[in-house]
Amino acid sequence: MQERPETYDPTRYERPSVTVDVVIFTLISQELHVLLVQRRHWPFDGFWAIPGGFINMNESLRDAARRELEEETGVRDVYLEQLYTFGEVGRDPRTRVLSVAYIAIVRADAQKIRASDESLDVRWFPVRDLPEHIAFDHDEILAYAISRLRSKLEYTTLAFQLLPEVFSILELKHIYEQILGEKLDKGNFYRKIKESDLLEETTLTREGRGRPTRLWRFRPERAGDKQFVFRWREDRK
Amino acid sequence: MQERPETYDPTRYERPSVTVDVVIFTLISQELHVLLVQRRHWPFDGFWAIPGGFINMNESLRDAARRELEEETGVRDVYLEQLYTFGEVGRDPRTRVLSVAYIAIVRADAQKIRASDESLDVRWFPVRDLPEHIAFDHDEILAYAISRLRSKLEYTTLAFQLLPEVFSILELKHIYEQILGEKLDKGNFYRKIKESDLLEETTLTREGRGRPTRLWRFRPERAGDKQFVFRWREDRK
DNA sequence: TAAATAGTGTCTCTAAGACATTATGTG
DNA sequence: CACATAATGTCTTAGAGACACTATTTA
Repeated sequence: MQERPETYDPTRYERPSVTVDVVIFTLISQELHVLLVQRRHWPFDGFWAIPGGFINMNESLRDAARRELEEETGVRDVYLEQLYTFGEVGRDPRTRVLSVAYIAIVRADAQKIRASDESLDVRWFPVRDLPEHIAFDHDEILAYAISRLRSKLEYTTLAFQLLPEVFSILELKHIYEQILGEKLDKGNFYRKIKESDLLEETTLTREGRGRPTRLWRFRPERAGDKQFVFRWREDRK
Repeated sequence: MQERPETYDPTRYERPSVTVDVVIFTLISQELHVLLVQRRHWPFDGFWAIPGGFINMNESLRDAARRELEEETGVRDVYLEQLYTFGEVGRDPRTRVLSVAYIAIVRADAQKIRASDESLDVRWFPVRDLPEHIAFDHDEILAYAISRLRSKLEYTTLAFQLLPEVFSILELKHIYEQILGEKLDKGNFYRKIKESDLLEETTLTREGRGRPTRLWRFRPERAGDKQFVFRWREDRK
């Protein structure tokens, strides 16, 4: 690795530990949830924490996030996006630890979650009812992740990650409402989503109590480079 | 530091090195520039690079960014914002190095830049005419920083960082044009900025060849929590 | 036919963009 | 006065939001 060791001494600087932590969201019975693990060891044993762990030297940050998520919770094949790097000095009592935080979003029904032997339990928590005490500065990370998720929703196609292969337009609307935390107008939603040309109609329908619903498929390739797909901000202050 | 050393072994994991790198922007003769330093040592000796360096164990990331910027370039008292953390495995030939990148923005005339003994030179480069070969993956970091700066401009009051205490509305418009890389309509700009209520009129004027200009002062406290102050996107594709 | 849910139509109003016009200084 | 630059006014249009209406199923 070192081609000219005479000029560089890798031990000259003390190094911090680095973890990746993944805030993973899903929708369960129409409500936004995050996945937390209950720690088995010191520090913060017994506390709930964002899943994550130390990086290896031979993997990228994103790979590390993916690996830790799978190891600690069983969750796999997710969309991952870097959120922020937290590096205050006293945030971990063990030693100096930086945390590179990621956001992920999955369909809960497509995942089997399980605890690893590093943790006592793994559980989905509604974001409106998180545990009182959370390990490290993970409450701060969570708050930041939630606010980022909301704003991301407005100019990306993130919400589709939460939907199955085919879905109705009103289901999609429901997801927006849950994450944004506000009601949206049905007519305006239909208009916008149709204009966006992101959906492809299928021949399928689903029967319910009233008129059956047409089902649609998401066509990510049609999003192309056009940003700001959605901007549902009906008179928000 | 370790309260229960029996359960935690800090040497269990190998640790990466961590640097902070700061992409610092300014406007010089109406054009957007970034500050680069020319490296004195291996690796990439002689190449231009984003200023930065290894973090100390007892300082936060933001403090480290501030310190490195001052040490390497003499630039101080800047607005700093975290950009992204770069962590691909082979990005530094010495060893595994993560870079936590920051963006800063300053008025060039308020800064005295100077090289440290770690570097051969320090210089402002126009973003439209950067050096051909840049150290590490710093070209990627630069590209990302520029794109982030542009989008930030639309919903923050970042641009005011580049202005002196008092300034004219057309000067402000000019900054927007330079950073966004497009012409803006004068009338619409006046309308928007007046509506925003971010400026306070002074009694000052400045004489030029034509009608003298009124000068204004930025009132950051009026921005309050309202986001999306600007959205100058006159028919951009 | 009533209830339930899906889906469409349309009016209003704001704000963006284009562009014309007026204002106020200098030589 | 002509010229230069600053500042304001106004017309058009697209799109957001509100909300009323129609459609299609089951009980």
